[in-house]
Amino acid sequence: MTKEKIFQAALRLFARKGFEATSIRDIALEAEVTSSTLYHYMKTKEDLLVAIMQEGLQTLLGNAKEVLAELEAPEQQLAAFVQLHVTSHAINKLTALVVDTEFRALTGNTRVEIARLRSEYELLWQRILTGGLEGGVFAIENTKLAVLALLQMCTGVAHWYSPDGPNSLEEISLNFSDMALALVQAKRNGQQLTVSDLDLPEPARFFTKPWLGAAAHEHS
Amino acid sequence: MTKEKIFQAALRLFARKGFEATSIRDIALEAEVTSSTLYHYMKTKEDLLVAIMQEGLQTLLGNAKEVLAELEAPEQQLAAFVQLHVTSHAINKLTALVVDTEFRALTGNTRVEIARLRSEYELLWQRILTGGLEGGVFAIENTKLAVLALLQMCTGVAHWYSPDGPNSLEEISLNFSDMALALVQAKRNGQQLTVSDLDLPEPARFFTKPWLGAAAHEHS
DNA sequence: AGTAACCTATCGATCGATCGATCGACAAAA
DNA sequence: TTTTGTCGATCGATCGATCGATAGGTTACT
Repeated sequence: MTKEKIFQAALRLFARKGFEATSIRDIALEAEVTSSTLYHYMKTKEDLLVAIMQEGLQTLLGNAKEVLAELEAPEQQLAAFVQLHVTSHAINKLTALVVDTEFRALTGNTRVEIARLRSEYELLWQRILTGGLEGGVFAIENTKLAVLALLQMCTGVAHWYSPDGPNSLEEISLNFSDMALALVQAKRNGQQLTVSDLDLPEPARFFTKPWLGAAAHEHS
Repeated sequence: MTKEKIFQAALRLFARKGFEATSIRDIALEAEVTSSTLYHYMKTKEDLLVAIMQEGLQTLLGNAKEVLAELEAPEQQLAAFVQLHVTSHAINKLTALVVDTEFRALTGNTRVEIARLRSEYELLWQRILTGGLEGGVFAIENTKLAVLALLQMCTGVAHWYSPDGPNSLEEISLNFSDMALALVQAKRNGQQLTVSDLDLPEPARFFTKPWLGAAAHEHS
């Protein structure tokens, strides 16, 4: 479908060059239509950006809520959240980059709405850390700062991940889970927990829904 | 001086709206000159960006090397690096944001050169982690991934720090050092190390040189 | 000292190119 | 016959950059 093709083209270009540096004609060329045709499927260029960001954030948020519904222990929730976040940001690298980089290009209501989605997601992490802290499983001085640190470190994966890199996505995902558990000093019986102690369900269980239906095509 | 005014104006606008979204006339207006006058002090708009990024990265790199020259223990080096990075990115928030966000706007040789500076800095972190791993002080599975995680989490400070926020910069800086030490599981005698165990010199000792000479004026 | 030659900083006017967006035309599909 | 999709032509606005002009300061020569 043409509409899908346009969104894919926009996604690729926004991720590579940025929203402002991408012209309508760039997108049209990449999607193999004329710039007039674009306007049959959208109202403004910003609409494309909004659609990409909304889809990405809403899917991530939905998947995150599923994780919380399935797992109860804070250390399990944290490890699963890290795996979900890291894997999502690697598989949907382009969308993740756009979500992460182009917020400032938004204006008006959509800007507020996207910000709300973002902070809703952040709040879920906050709750996990608070839960682990109250349960005596985690040891952190400041949950807000810890959330910011964890989110930032996991989001960063989208900036350097490559399927051709030295580490497989599974390795990266597990490794990041371990680092997160170490960062919050997750302990049981005084022993530092690692992800292998937690017998989590298969990670694939969590993020069946790819962002924008674009997962497979988001190479570079 | 007019030249300084122009660079400050460009810095503010690049950080707020991004390089591509900032026009020559925007900069001229902010600097209170005409757009013609800009070209008496620079060759192209990209030159402004390059100057900002070079200054920022080179200062950070220089300060980092001073830290390494003063401290020997990997756990001290790591804590000091975190403090330097976090504090630099908070104080020079605008420059840090530009460095962090606008790399893709660079073209040609400068792109390569900035990438070299960046990876040189990254290598210093890599060495610290390797040193701590060989000395048995740190326990991490993959130093490359740990470097990426640490750098990303510390760089993120520039995105949310505000001098009016709930936490002072010193609190943030110390807290992040503790989180970093926890992430790499820095231990002495089987006991998890915190920054207060390390009797580091005053943090101010490290980063006397502000980026772009702009520290005090970079409030939003 | 006087003045001619040069340099520095700034400006208004303007260049061609490109920007996001709109229009009416036209063909295929429903 | 209406709807859907696509196009070429084109809109006014803005883009980064250049031009020659001008005013004020500095240097060099007489």
